[in-house]
Amino acid sequence: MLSRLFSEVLPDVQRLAADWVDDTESDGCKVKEERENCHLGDDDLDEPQEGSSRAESEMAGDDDDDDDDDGDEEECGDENSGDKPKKRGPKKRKMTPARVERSKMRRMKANARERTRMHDLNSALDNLRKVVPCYSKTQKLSKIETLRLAKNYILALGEILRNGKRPDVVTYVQMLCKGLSQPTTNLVAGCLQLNTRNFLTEQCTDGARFHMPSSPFSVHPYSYRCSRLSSPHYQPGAGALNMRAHSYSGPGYEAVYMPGGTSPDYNSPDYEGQHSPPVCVNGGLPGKQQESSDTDRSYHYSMHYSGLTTSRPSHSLHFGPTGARSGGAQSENIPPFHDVHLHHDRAPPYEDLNAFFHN
DNA sequence: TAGGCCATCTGGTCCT
DNA sequence: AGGACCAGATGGCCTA
Repeated sequence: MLSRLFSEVLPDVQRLAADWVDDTESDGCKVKEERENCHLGDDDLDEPQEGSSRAESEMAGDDDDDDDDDGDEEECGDENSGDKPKKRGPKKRKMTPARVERSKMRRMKANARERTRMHDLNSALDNLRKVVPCYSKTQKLSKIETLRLAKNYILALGEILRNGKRPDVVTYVQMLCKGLSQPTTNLVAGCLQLNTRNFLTEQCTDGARFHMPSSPFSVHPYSYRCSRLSSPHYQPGAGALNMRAHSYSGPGYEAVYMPGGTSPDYNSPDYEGQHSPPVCVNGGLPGKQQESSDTDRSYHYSMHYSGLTTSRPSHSLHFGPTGARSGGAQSENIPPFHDVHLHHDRAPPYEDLNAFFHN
């Protein structure tokens, strides 16, 4: 990307430099030209009195060359013609062709800077996405949702530190999902093995208490739709049934994971958040989402459940109506998270927190 | 087709 | 003067 930026900016810079040379050279000429053109002043002296229309037309940059030359020497014309009071305030400078060109170059440079700035901003946002509780490389949270989730995450962690005790996951997810859109809420809830309906409406009335995984990852036992998460029409989490239905209805679903599994060097300038690929339990992403790399896929299918390595768990595992595995029935019966291993070889920065939940 | 999200351009403002 | 930052406008892409 940098090379692309350079290739974009460099010609502009080169042109600007050339233009600057031209300007400095032509400035000398301008003095001469202006002196030569000052005699036009008699005709032009009255024009500024007509108000700002002249300035506007000047800004439009469609002046003839003779006007440009005259206007460029505004001070010359104004002060030399002297006796008539001119309009006050900042004087609009006429746009000579050189000035127009310079202005264009400035604009192009500013555009390039702005692009770079926005790219940096997006890069930082990507890094943020990697450290908030839910991360998918193939289906990113929108910018606004990322910021909201990050804010909630910080507040939730602060709350945990302040209280010195672990909250139940329902409370935790509630904190995380405050103000988030429904799709993002579903995503976070899915990350935490939580039935969204319970979480949103029943407040865990069945008394179920979920525990944060001791594993750095909380792997969604069912796959999760990964179409446009923020789509207003997307409502996969109207309940576990809905999520389950999605998980079996075709391609385009993926699991998401709690960040973790790495122990990055935060002091390293190279640290870009989690480098761990997303945990996707399917590889069949529609459209360009299918272009996930082989590296990604190697993670997609790598889950260990109590010693059982399951490939495409959404197909090989069966869940009950509440999202719990059939046979195991309720979500409490989901295998202990410490039995869930992912093929990540780095310890998470959150392991202390997770251990905290596990204790 | 509507709506959401995004990248980019652009002009304005503030600061150095 | 120039750079950083910001917000509005615009058009493209994608999904339902």
